[in-house]
Amino acid sequence: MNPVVRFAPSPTGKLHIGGVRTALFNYLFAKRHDGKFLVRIEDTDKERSKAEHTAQILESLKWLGLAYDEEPIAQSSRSKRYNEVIESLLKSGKAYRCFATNEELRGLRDNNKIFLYPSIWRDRKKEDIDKKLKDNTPFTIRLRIPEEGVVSFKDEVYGTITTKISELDDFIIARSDGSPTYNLTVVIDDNDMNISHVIRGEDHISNTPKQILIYNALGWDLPIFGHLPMILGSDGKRLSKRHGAVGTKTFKNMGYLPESLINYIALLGWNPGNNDEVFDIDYLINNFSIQNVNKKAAVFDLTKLDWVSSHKIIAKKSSELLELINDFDSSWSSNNRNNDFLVKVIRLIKDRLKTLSDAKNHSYFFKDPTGFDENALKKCWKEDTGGILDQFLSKLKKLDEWNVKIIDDLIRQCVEELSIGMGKLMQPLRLALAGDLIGPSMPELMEILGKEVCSKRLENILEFKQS
RNA sequence: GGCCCGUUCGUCUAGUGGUUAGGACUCCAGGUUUUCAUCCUGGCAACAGGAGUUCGAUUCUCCUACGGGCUACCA
Repeated sequence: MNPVVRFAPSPTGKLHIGGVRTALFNYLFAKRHDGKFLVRIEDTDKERSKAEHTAQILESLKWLGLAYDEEPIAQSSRSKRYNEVIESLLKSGKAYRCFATNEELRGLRDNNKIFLYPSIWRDRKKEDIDKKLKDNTPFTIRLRIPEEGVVSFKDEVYGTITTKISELDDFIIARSDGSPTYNLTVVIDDNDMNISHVIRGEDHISNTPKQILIYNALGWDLPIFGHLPMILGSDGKRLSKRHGAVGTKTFKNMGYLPESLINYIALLGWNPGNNDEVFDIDYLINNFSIQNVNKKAAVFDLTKLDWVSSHKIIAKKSSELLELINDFDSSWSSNNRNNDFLVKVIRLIKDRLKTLSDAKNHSYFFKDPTGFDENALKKCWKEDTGGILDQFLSKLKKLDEWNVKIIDDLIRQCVEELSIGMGKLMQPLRLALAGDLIGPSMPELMEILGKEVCSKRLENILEFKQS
């Protein structure tokens, strides 16, 4: 049977890295086994759930390329079904009404160190219950769990996990306003959506026994469970706003490609069983195995993301990369729209980019340098530099052909004639043309800039040094 | 307080009852380059601690420590 899995975020915030990983692994599992990948919006917390977050989450999934196979389902649309189930549980005696107040229970916890619900209303006389009902006393509904025994399940990642029922209590499945709680809705929806494999964060391991008890009370078949280890911030704490980049959108805005993020996140808690580290989504689909997921929480490391990112960028065709960069930041080229020119530029700067946003650091292709850094000048501008550049400039002006070879020859010829080292010419030349001492190959840069621009910029720096 | 889960270089990880404990990122050194980046070569760097089982434990068991999770009328 083909598996059905789901990603079930609660729309109480942006899609964060942990969510991306859960979504990704569900997606990969589904694709690997020709199954279905579904999305369910868990918006039963009316206060904290926001439509804008739902929109944002779906948009992020789209950006990442994690396409779901059916329209997402929102839990807010399923109250009727939840009520039915609650009713039936009540009728069969698998659940019961509890009239204990919040304060009462909190008192028990704080004062008497009673952490499990002491079954106050579990076996009350009918008269007591009827009286409360008649008085319209608010009540919650609790699951009547077995008296003893254990709940045990085989987790695809963590192995067999066994919990004594004595560690559990008759937990609440419906609040006093009648709304169902998380553990109930998850079970109902996973059942109704025919979810075969529940793959979710490790923070749900402790919920699983409770959910199994609900499955049992309802007489439903259990899905297979697989829990994924957490992703932590660099301080080893759970990922949060404090760590800066948590929302998927932030990574997009920083200029990371979706495939970079996917590639990097796949490596967190999983590996293909060989030394491959840079791969695409198809490779992931073909090699993914939930058995290869490890149990240890992983720390999110931006440095390695950068490394993956630069690999992905270098692997792109220049024309394709140009489109991506234009989409990312149309102003990077100072509104230069000459496509042939821009592709050449990209080719030169490609392996210097960690992210799409780095492209804007190469504005010298489009604008004359606006100033010269003190330190850079001090470093490369010597007594004789003005003269050298002057000579170079006049030779350059006499050229009637303009290409890498010619320019390269000119440079070589010039240093030879003057009996100087390459750097004596190259460094100030670079400073004049690019405003910096680092950058792409000089002849290639010059070819792209063109003879006029190069002459002008050389004149500029000579003038600047004169004044 | 209770219960559950985890612990291999700084980080991501591989691995085995006997290995020089492997790879990747970062960092450092060297090479290539006019420079930077890329690329190549080399280097630094780890089995949380203690008992037990064993001829032998990083590997198996237990304990401790540390980290995380759950213990909500959050999800």
